[in-house]
Amino acid sequence: MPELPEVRTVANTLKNMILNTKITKVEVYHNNIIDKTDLDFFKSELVNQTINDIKTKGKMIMFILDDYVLFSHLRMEGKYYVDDTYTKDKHSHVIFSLDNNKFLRYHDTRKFGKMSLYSKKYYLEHPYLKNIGDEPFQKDYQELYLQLKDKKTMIKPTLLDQKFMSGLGNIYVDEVLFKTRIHPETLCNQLTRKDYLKIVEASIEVLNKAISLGGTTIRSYTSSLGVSGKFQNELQVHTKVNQACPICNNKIVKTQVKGRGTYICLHCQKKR
DNA sequence: AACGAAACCTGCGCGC
DNA sequence: TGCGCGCAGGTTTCGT
Repeated sequence: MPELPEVRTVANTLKNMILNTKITKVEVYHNNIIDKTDLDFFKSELVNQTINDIKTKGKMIMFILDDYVLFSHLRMEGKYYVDDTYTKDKHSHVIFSLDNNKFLRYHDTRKFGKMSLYSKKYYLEHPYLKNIGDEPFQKDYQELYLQLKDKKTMIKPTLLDQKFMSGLGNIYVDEVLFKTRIHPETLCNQLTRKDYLKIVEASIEVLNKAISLGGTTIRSYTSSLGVSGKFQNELQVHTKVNQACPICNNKIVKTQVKGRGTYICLHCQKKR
């Protein structure tokens, strides 16, 4: 499911519902969601911890507790629900009982999501966080240029690699590359300093707009907590195969770039 | 260093 | 109706 706008939406919704509540019990129904080495530690240490804040970086959610930080990555299908009664179905894998008599439930059809509990004091050192680059809002385009100017990888997969810049996923990267008129298979070392400026600026614009609309809801995916995004109405190319390009009216093409479905206007986004 | 492919999982829509 | 296939908003790992 989620890229940066959806993750922010989930975190903000959860903040409104469970901030300052204390965890009274934890049930784990599918161990692989939790970092293997963490399981016993995870179950025992979470009890009596209060959720003081919920932060995000890129696609990572961080529940800031008293002594720990609970990292949660939703990967493709992870969702949170807040229930009034203890509810479990076949895809509910972790349930936190809270002291306001509500239940925070992690639901994940494909079981790709991950959680990890880490000491609050050193949480910035957690590998989950250390390998995430700045979000576009903080990213210095000159730094991005210096990081990528000699790379011979294609720009789309490189932007999907969260270690350079975080938050873009398969939907928004297509939108950003369309907006900047860059073909997704362009090699990083063919792009100019100005291209990287445009990429950062377009990322900020696209993500901000999506955040303001509560993210994107397409296909079977419905955001957690009944939140349904509205950015799908703003998409220019992603999902628009065979439809007219909003700029030049040529047909938008769907192809594969390093294994990911990719939507391009071949007229607006020329190979170099 | 960088690529593809596979892995982790389940469900959906499609063509036959 | 049933089956097989391809596909899915992510990331890691493994082999070449």
